[in-house]
Amino acid sequence: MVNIKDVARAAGVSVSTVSRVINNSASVIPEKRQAVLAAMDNLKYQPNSLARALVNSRSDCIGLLVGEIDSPFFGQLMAGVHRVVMAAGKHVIVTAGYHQADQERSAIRFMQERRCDGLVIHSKALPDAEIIELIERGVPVTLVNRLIPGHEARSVYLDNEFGAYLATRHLIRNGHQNIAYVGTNIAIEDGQSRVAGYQRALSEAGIELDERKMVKAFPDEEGGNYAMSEVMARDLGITALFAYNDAMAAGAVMMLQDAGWHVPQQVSIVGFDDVILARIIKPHLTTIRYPVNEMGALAAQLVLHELDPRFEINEHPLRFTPRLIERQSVRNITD
Amino acid sequence: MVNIKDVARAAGVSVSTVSRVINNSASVIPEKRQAVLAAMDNLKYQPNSLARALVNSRSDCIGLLVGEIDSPFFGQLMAGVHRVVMAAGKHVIVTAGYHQADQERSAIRFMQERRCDGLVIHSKALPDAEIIELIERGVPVTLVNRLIPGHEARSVYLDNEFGAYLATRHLIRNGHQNIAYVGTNIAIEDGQSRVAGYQRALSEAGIELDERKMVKAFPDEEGGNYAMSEVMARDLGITALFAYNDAMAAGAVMMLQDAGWHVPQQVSIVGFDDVILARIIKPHLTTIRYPVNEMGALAAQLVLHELDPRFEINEHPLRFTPRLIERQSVRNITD
DNA sequence: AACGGATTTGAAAACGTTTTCAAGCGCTTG
DNA sequence: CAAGCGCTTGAAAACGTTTTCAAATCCGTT
Repeated sequence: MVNIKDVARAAGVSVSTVSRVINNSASVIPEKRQAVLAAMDNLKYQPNSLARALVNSRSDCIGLLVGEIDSPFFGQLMAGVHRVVMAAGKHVIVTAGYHQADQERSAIRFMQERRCDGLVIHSKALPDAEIIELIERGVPVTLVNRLIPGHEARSVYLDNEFGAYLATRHLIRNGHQNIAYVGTNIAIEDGQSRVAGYQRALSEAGIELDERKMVKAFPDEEGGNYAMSEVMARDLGITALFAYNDAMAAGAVMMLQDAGWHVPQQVSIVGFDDVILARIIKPHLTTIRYPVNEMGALAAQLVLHELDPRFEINEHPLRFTPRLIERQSVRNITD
Repeated sequence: MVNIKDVARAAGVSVSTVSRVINNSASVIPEKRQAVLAAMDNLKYQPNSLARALVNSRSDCIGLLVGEIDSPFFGQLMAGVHRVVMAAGKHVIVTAGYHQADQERSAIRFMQERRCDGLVIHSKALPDAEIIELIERGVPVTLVNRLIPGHEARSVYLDNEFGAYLATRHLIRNGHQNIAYVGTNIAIEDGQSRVAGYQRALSEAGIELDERKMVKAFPDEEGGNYAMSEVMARDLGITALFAYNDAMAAGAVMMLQDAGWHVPQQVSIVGFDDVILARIIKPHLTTIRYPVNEMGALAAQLVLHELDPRFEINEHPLRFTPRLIERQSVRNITD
């Protein structure tokens, strides 16, 4: 590939001069500037950003770790981060951890070896200790959706407990007493928080908990389908369901409809996340809005700001509050 | 950050020796090797891959350009590429062009400046000439879903015309004569090919074309919704619809249902792509399967193979043939 | 005409690696 | 015991940039 020396030679100047016109870091007389510009154009010169990063010790890249690269949820997260990082004139390098500690670890290592200037991390599998070590090593990092004791200022997260509480309370207010929960079988804190919110709403309404009404499965459509069939097979007379996420809710809806049940006439359902799916499935899902795109954007702003305080941060609390989105999947049974 | 010199000093050896144990490129006596390993561990040394790439002139990165970073379609493409590149021990750098020439151009420039070893490109906005220039400059590149005259061996693509033909023929075989088409308003060849397939099936059946039955809009749910309402407003008595993609089909279904029509009892619909949505919407969409994950994987294999012939390529033609997936959105009206 | 300051320039060092080259060492072999 | 070989090692060059530093040039003043 053509390099800065080739350009210098072609333009009849020194490499320093070429560098100066590229970065316009110092004045160069118009005549030579033109010559350099022309040479760059002719030779189709493309600066080697690796070499540049090496000497500047700044790569202008932000690393992003997500769960999967193909999922509507992480799609939104990536889009949010991407948007603000690009606007700052920097670039994003995306990696995926697939919810496994070793893959998350190697993704983080990759981003560090690649000398990303900062990191936005969505990790559920890595132990706190490893993340703390990263922070203490001085790496500018923001966590999405994970609170690390002592490093709260680095976390952008959703109040999952409250979201689950909202969802369950909504069902209760619509007259439901017999409410199942289909949850994730991945051991992550969201899962626990959502169970907690579900239970708090029930307790508050004086409804006793019943372990048999809680089933866990992999958090996708298939898991929702399976978990729902499991719940229905137990024949507990449930009239409503709160699902860990929209995908599971969709699976549950499909299972019920295929078995001849009517949603929401016979079973009401509330999901979580408000991904595109919730607006497409019939009935449209009542769900909890998870503003993950905005959260990604804020996380990116935090990292950029740490890198250079001139990058501004939106005025917003680090803890996002979920909202209930009412659509068609809940019926008021007191009518 | 700690560098190779720090490690060398700590281990009491030269940098060359450290480099040798890192890459085990030459034998080092066990005693020193241990010392080096220990030093790397203590200091938490992370090799600077920028420096490494600079001297090796090989970054072990494959650049990927997609349309959007958050869409089920490109999600699958990314996943396919990611899978094979990771398996080859290399990494993917994802960029998005958002269907605009300038953004695609700057994404490609970014990947080149970052010295990606090879590129997988899904570009619709860039003119042929620019892509040809890239190829002729010797950049190992594979195109997804785009055929460039003279460089057919670099393209992994779907036979769009045939897919549209299949979809339309399926409707015709189910007794439909009055078939609308809602297409994309983005000027890309898929759009044209799918129109062509639609028209070929109609001609073959002796059905005359009617421009009024073809409406274009942005290729998402909203566009589908709008285009469908446009078609229905024209009151042409259509009994079936072929949509450019599943998202538009879903929008059309929603519009129809909201207006009190029944799908497929009154209007049959065929989509394109077979994204997750098609299995979720009610009725489940009859659609054309677009094996984009596999296509991404093959494209990645092609690039890797060009880089190093030891990476093998799956036995598969570069042209993928779409398949009809029958679900619930088409009714046979001859019954 | 000489001086001084500002502007423009190029040489060279630095960034953190890998790799080439030659040298040092300990053996074996004749 | 000298020669030669193989193994292990470190010094130094190279990769393509940016930046520091000092030199050169130019202009306006006195």
